Amino acid sequence: MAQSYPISPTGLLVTRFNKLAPLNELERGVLRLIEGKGKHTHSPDSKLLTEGAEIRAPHFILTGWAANVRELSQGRRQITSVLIPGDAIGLSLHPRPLSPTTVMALTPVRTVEAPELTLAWRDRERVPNLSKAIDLAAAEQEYFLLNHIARLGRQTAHERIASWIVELEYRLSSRDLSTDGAFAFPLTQENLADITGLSVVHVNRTLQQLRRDGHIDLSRGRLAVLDREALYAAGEFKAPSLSGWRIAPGERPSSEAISST
Amino acid sequence: MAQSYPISPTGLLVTRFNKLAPLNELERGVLRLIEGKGKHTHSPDSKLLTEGAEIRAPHFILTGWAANVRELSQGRRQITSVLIPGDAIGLSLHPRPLSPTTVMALTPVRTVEAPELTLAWRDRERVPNLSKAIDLAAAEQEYFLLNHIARLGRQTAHERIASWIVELEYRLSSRDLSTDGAFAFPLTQENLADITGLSVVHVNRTLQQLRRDGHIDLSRGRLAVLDREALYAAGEFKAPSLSGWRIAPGERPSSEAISST
DNA sequence: CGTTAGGTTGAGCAATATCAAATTCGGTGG
DNA sequence: CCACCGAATTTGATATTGCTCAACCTAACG
Repeated sequence: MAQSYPISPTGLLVTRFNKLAPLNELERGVLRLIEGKGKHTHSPDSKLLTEGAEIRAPHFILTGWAANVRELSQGRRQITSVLIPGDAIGLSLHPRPLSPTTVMALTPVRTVEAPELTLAWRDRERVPNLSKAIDLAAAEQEYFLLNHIARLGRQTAHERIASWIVELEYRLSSRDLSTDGAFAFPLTQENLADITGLSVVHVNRTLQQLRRDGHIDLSRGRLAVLDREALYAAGEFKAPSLSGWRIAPGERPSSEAISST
Repeated sequence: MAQSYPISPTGLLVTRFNKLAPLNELERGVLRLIEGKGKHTHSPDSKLLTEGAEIRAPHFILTGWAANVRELSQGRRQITSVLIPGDAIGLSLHPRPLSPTTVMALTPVRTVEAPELTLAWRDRERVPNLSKAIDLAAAEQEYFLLNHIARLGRQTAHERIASWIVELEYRLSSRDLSTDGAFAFPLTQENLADITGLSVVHVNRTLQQLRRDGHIDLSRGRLAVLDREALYAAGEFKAPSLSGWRIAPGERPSSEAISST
């Protein structure tokens, strides 16, 4: 029953970071090394990291979903971002010992330690494309954080859910975890409520609306984006403009970058 | 009429960063140098930076307030964070050419360029305490961003405004721009609405409530926190736990750090 | 099969938005 | 000093979104 989620043959991390910046063989090696490392498992609702606690080493999620969480009084909680396979936990490029947030597993989660990333960071010259890819990942993350603020502050229930879903699909597909807009979706409606700042009941009704409109199909733990156009429009989602990031002006792909193996 | 805001004699940047990590004389020199640089002025509503545009050099705000803004359809806008004197604009520790957000002046704003910060960054050994201070500033900023998400997602109008005000006062006092909880407050209620995700009318009514309760005094461009305890409780505000950050474990204050001049 | 977590439905309600009309305030020119 | 102007604030009335509570349903699982 402890069935593992599919991992693309190339390796999750290579897949993800290579898309951000084409990696050379050394860099791929580093990532493969990390993926082979000692793995940790976490059960749902367990904390991978506690706000204010010291961060030991950065981790990557290999399988399962987690979330950055803020807890308020009266059982209120807000998920500030959802972490999916390929996302880093406690990766502070600037050495920052204390976690600014609590990280909680939403499903069973498998992680690997990646202390060499801190090193890779110090040693940009050695792994230039990897460093860059990490930069871009961090930039992308910040962009999504700002998206989330706008979502919670100024969008309606319908818009919030629409924009969050397409953002999620966007992120999953960049890791080859979504095919044709459909993917495994392990969250409960209560999770969704904590993400979107809505009540569970209202999430339920809004989802039904989206289904009735033929925009999504959500059942048996799978979510399919049926009308991407409509959802992008409804949620006013704009993909982060990475184009400019990928090829920084006046900079050519470093070392012997490989486009495809 | 173009009256400038008060600047502490020591210099805004020194004041601010020295509190985060005690600076040595060289580091103070760097900051003083920056403050003496060619200044830029921006009128209210003008953009200091546009989302997706290339960032040339990092800037610091010396006087005036600005905001990171996301614009949606139908004139909706969400302020993701308010920038006050001493805050950096476009400071990407990780070299990231494109701005993830639009920055807009809320009042007349004066800024200085600070290209040497990027250098200071590369060269951590030379200005260790300054580097650390910048780390902490970035960490603090991220913390406040997460605060804001929780605020918008799970707090009531009353709580949102309370927690935002105390957070603001906390930030201002770390720059010596607040005395006894009172400070110059140049924002309109419409700005406040775009910050808190509320309508202007509701902001107005909530402010009146806070006044009636004797928690704040807001008039003639000054805001006074009358009952900090009550506001902290109402907004569930917790100061970022910098204690652990300031003295990283196994690390002693570098070089000839100066506690006070 | 009984239990349980998650999902769905309905009814009533509270918080907040919207709209429209004052009113106040900080200038500014006469 | 006064009259005026536009921006900002305030007020009242009404509309709407989304919340709460409470029940019921369903599927998975031991």
